[in-house]
Amino acid sequence: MTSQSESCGERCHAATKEKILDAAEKLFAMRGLNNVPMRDITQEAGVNVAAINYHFGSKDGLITAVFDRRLAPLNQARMAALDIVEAAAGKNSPNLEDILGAFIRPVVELAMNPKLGAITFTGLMGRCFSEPGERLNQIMQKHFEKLVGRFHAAMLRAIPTLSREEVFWRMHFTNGALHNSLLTMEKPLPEWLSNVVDAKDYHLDSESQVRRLVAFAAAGLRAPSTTP
Amino acid sequence: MTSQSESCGERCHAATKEKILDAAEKLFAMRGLNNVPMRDITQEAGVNVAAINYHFGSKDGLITAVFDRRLAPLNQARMAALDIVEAAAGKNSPNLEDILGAFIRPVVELAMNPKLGAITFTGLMGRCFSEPGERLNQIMQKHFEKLVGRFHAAMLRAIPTLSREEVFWRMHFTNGALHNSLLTMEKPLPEWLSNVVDAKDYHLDSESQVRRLVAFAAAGLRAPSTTP
DNA sequence: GTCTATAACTAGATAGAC
DNA sequence: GTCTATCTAGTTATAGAC
Repeated sequence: MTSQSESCGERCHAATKEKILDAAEKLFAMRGLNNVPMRDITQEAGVNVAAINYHFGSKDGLITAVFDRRLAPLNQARMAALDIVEAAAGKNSPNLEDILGAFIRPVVELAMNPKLGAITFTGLMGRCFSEPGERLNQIMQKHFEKLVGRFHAAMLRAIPTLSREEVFWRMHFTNGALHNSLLTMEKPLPEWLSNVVDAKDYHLDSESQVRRLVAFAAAGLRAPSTTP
Repeated sequence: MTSQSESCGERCHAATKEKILDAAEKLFAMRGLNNVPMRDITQEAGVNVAAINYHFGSKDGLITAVFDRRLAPLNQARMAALDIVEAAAGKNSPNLEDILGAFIRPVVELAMNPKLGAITFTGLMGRCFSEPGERLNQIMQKHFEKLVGRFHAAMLRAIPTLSREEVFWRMHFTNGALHNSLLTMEKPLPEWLSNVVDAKDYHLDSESQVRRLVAFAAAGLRAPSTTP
């Protein structure tokens, strides 16, 4: 089985970049960004060490590319989903649950979609908010500034009794709940949790997870104001 | 100003261990566990490189010691707080808010207490749930197994309409909200959030933060069941 | 575009004087 | 207990043949 005999005639070399991105995403998600030598990535991808520097300039360039590849379409999908629920609501504010669904569902579905080669995007996404460093800060700014602005405005309108900062903090809590889930849902049940939850309840299908998260966050967001 | 002239007569050397722990905690919290060379720690502590291996055996030993120093008293305080609210409730279940307060307040107060030299424990605590690796897994098991069991049981009793796994997931969401807050509250407001929240609202006193978190989590936990 | 070989550097750990 | 000097291994990045 030759490797370039599938569908591309002469130059199938673009596949190298994708193979590197896939391998890097998987390893970054499992082990964090700083515990993955480039050699492990190229070995996993079946390409040469020098290929990373050739295609991405540096390990930093690769990291940026890995996040960009997922975050750009993901956040477009979230904003498109918000467009839809806002259009459906006409002049009124959409339901809080619908807004939260637009925020949460695309992430969970992407994270759990093995077709995309992104089973492990769960860990990557969670890592985005937990690993330090200026590098990720810039990536976050590029991808999240507009998104956060739009969803903050939508939620503020949906719960007009809350102040701007209260909506901000509750969005922040929601995001923490979401990404803490992502970080752990790909891993096996830790043994020290086995007294509290069954293994069968630890890994859910994506729609159940979305339902749980939306119900929790909606109730939390609707809680009475604590700054009267 | 000689360094051993404060209160100890002849052998003041125990201070070295503490200085290393303080420096390591600070740097680990700021930059994560894997981005901190031992040389940076010893420089920050004003001691020699070899001191870490002498006192802790290895960098791994130091990491374990750093977490143990905070997690042991912290989780004892949380369980003691739970003891108190359970005793006050007598035969009845305590309020959900009181249970959540016992879970959340000791963390936030420790994280924000500069007296302990632990301003940066915020980041350390959040990192505990986000950095991968078997090392932290063992630390977590040691410190969290009993705690999670007790609080899970208390919450299950406080909201008897929910199933065990539903309580587990909502505890998980609550923990995500808590630790995502810890991870960010020590940092300056990222510029890409400045359109959404004022700097003055981004850093709260600990009691305001506890109040916000408890209100959010209590409402989320009380949401109607999603698995009927 | 891909590879081998290696440069240039940094990491954690240790030996042995003091 | 503390220090200097050093060892060994592992890292990113690059030079240059193919």
